[in-house]
Amino acid sequence: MSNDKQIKKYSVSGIRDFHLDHIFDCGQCFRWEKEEDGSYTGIAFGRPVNMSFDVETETLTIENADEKDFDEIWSGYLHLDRDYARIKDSLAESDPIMKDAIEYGYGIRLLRQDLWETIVSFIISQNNNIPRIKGCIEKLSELFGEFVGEYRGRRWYNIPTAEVMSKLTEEDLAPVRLGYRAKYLISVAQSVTTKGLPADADQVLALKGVGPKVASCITLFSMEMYDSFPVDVWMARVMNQLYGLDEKNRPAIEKYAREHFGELGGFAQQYLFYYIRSKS
DNA sequence: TCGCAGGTGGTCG
DNA sequence: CGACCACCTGCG
Repeated sequence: MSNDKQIKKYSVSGIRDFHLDHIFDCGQCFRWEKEEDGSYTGIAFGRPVNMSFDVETETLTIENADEKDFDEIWSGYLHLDRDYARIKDSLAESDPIMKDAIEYGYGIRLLRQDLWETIVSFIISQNNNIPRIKGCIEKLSELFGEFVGEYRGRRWYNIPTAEVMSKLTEEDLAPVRLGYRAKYLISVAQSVTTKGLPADADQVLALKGVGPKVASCITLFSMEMYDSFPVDVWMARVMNQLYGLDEKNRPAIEKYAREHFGELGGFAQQYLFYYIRSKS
């Protein structure tokens, strides 16, 4: 006797320019974990799922999702409606460095993530390391987020809403171990509750605890501003090593990105980031 | 022990 | 303005 309910799944074939490792390990998201079989389990938009990809048949299978979920959530989340072959051709043309980076992370997709979740995640990410960022996000969700169900033997929670977080105190958040970022989150939650979510880049940058780097991540990962080019320590390093730019001069790096990558800057950033992170 | 990790805000000069 | 520098926390 098994009490397992039949878990739904949905598959789509013919997906090119796609690789789960590239997507989930290029620094854009924090709620996905790799399984021993190479698949990834995680949550987005309140849905915990498992994604696997068969390279031979170019088939993506999403467990715990049906066709409706795929059309309404996952296709957009995985940016499957965008032609990445064209993006890559355009970036690689006349840039041999970018050509190498793209060959390395050929399956990257810029996830279209939830705006509030992205704001929270990247405020937590500042001056922090990835394991701890992930831990903070999970703890925050467990303690204050909505329970959305059990899946694969785990209880899953959403990131708490702005309304819930706006009423928390730093003391409430102490168990999450956010450090000095806790007061930023409370401030931002209060701002969002009273004034609504930011609608443009300037409003994002005006949030407490959001500087140029975090703002660029937010506009790139959740506001579809694909010319955003977040410059963190890794990007500064790679732009120095590969393009000979001054590592200390962030504005010069941003200027170079605008001039050379233009409206595709965000994609370029992801290819370069994955390239340098994987090689170091 | 102490520097560091996918930065930012505050304070000087 | 541009250049520091403190800052929560946990790990090596």
